[in-house]
Amino acid sequence: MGLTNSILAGFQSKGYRLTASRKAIVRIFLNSKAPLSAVELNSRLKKIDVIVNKTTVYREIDFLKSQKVIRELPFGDGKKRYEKWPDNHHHHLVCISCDSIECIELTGCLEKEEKKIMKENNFKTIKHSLEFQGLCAKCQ
Amino acid sequence: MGLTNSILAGFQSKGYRLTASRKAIVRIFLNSKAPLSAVELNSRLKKIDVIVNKTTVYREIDFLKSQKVIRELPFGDGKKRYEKWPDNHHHHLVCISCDSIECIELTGCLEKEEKKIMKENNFKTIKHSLEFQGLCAKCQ
DNA sequence: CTATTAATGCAACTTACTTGCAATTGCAAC
DNA sequence: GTTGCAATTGCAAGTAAGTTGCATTAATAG
Repeated sequence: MGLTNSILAGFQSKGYRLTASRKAIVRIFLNSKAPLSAVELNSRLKKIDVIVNKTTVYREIDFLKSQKVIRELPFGDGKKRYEKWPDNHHHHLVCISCDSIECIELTGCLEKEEKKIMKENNFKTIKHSLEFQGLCAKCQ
Repeated sequence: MGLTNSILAGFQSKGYRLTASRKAIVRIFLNSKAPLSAVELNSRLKKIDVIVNKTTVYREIDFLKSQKVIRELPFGDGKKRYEKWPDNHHHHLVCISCDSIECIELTGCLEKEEKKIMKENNFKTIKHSLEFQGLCAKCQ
C-alpha cells in the first residue's frame, strides 16, 4: 500500500470520507516536488478533470494542514504555498525569474544557533523558515 | 542633518518632491523598530494626522523600495511588510499570537553554508530570508 | 435501504493591492 | 509673485486570494 493510500486509509479510520477531490489532492501533494499554492493546486486538478470549487480547495488545504499531511511555507509573494509534510527538514531556493523552486538541506549549524537565540530571547519557536531568492542556473 | 533629512535631500536633488506624506513616511520607517505593512503604515500616518489615500501609501512604498530606503520582507501571512534598508543583516522572531516582531542577529555560520549551497546548486542568491515563528515571552 | 453528518457548491463578502484618469501641487525659471 | 511642467495625489473601480453562511449532496455505518 503506497503512502497516498495509507494516508487515505488513516482518514477513513478517523471518520473522514474519501471523496474524489480529497483523493486527487492528496495524490497531487505527495507527488509534487515543488510547493503548490491554492490556485496552482486548482489548475492541476482541472488538468486531470477533477473539477472542484475553489472553496473546496481552500477547505481541503486547511484539512490536510490540520492532519499534518501538508505544511504551509512562508514565501514573500502574497500567496500561501504548501508542500507535503517533510520527513526531513529542508529549505528552498526560489528563482525570482522563472518561479522554480528547489529543495536544499542544511547542516546542523542552524539548529545550534536557533537554540541559543530562543534561550536569549525567551522565545518559543513553532517553526522557522529559511528561503533563498535569486536566479537559478537557467535564468542567470 | 539627520538620516531622514539627508534621504529627503537626496530625493530632492534627483528631482523628486518633498510632500507631506513622503516626509512622514520616511520618518516613520526610519524610526520604526519593527517592520510595517502598508495597512500598519497607514494607521501610523493617521495617528499623526497625516491623512493619505491608501493608493498613495502603496505608491510611496514602491518608490521607497526602488530608492532602496526600505526593503520588502517575506513573511507568510499574505501581507507584505517593509523595514528600513538594513545596514546590518538580521532576522526576525515573529509571534504568532500577538504579531510582535523582534530583530535578531546570527553568527557567521549561515553565510558559509550559503556560499556552499550556491556553489553546489549553481544558484545566484539575491537575498535570503530567515524568520522564526512562535510565541514571544508574553504570549507563552 | 436509510439515517447521519462530512463534504460540497454557490453566491456574496473581505482584504490586500492595483490601475486609469483627472485634479492638485511642489518647485524651478522667469 | 506668477507661470508652467511634471511629480504626486485622490477617487472610483477593478483584480486576486481567501473566507463565510447556508442549503444541498453524497460517503459510509448500521
